[in-house]
Amino acid sequence: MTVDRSYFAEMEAKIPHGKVRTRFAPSPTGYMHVGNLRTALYTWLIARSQGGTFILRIEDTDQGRLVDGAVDVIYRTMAECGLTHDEGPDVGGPVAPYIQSQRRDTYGKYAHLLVELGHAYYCFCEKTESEEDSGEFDRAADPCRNLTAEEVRSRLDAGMPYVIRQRIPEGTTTFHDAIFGDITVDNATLDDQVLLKRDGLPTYNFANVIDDHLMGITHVVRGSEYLASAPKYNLLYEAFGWEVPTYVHCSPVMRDAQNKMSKRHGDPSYEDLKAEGYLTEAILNYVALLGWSPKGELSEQEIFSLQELVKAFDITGISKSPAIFDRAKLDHFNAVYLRALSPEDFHKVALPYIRQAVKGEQFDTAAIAALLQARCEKLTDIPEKLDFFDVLPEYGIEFFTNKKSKTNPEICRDMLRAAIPALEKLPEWTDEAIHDTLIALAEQLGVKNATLMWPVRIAAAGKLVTPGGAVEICRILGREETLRRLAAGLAKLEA
RNA sequence: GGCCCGUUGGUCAAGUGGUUAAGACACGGCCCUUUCACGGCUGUAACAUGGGUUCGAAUCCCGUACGGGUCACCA
Repeated sequence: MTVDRSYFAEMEAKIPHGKVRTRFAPSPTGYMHVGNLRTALYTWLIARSQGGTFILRIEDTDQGRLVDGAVDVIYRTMAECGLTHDEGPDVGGPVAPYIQSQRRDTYGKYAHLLVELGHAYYCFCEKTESEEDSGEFDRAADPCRNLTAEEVRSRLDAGMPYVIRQRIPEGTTTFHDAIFGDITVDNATLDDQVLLKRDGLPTYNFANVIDDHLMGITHVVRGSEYLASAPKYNLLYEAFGWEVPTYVHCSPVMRDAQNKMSKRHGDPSYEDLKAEGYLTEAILNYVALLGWSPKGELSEQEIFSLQELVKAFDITGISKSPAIFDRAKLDHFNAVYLRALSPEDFHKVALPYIRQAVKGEQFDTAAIAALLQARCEKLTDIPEKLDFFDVLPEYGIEFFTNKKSKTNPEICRDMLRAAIPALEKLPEWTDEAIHDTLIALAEQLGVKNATLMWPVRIAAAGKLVTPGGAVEICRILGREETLRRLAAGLAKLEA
């Protein structure tokens, strides 16, 4: 079982040194969790902010969980978010392959090397079914831990199936995390974890250590659920005589105080948020601030482009405690990004949503978009706001009563009687013309603007709340349709 | 249960021994106004808890409570 040492020398020779190298290593599940997206962002940011290299690695060792097209979802999401990678399955790189299922033999070789080095051992025990649930790992209980070389050889020769376990030494282990600081644990609390499974495939933990080392990863960014296994990682690096990377353990993104965000609970993934009308930039910006905050004079800034994040990002700004995902705040970020769009760009992203409600070709969608831009937080808010364009909704006469505008049905009747002929006479149907005419009419009638505008808007839209005022609504509706609706409103009031 | 980690307003958070304890979201009020928004102003609201250390603790130490993570031949 001795492995030719030149293999390892070759592998070592390929490892790039001298620059920051980080990796995002998702398993292809078919969608991007918000927590994963944040991990990817932070990982990317660490590399980019230090002029380093960002690598994409696919962890597909769990064959049972493979999902068709799942890897494409990862590529697409990363590209959409602007989280470009320098090395990966699709672009190659100096330490290829970047897909774990294509690196199988490597793990086996390193596992056997570790046995030779005395830091791992063959274990021929049956699969442990129900573990004894109490306390510390009883190393003495494993009869294979201290087998003699001859005993091992004879069992191997007999073709007995085996796993390779890490041999945890006595003492304590201290590791450093960039966020949590130094953490020391008693090795007695660490188990002789399996490195190479009976089927010859590596366990997740082992594959990670091997890949991260062989790919020259300098910063290992991952969820804090891996904090507990970090000491075993350290022991592994030390056993091989490798430099330990900087660990960056990030606390989870929560759905509430006690539960992590999860697909199972129906929490949205990145794709779901997109479908709900959120902009990629807004999602990224919000997620960046969920668990990280800028230092110094930037500490009050909240709106960051990806490029600004690259400049501002600093590992020490990552917080230790979990953060609850707050939809209301995401909505706010999205609204800010929506408003920051140029009118043309907003029209473009809003159009599909406008068209969900407004089928009429005669309506000016750019004008509608202009009204909407300051009035929606999510694109999906749009259709509901426009449901009165194609057909006038049914509405009751009580809509004509409004205290602040000083209106009631009788006043509104008088207002419409005056407004209709004035609008009929208009030489051109523009915002300015409609506005000036109505304002002048209000003055002439001796009423406040609102008193005249209220019934016009209600009759034109049939809704209490509309995107835009009477002038804009009428203008977009067109003269003919506006007059038809005002007449209908007047008829209601005269009945 | 053992071990590890965490705890500043409802939420995200600044803060690293001396501050009137920032800011943002949400919420309330006011202004603007042609409804609703936008924008502007403003208000309510926090250092989990008990002991230390110190002239002085949100900041340092210990305990307690609560929450999370982890204890697989899953990742």
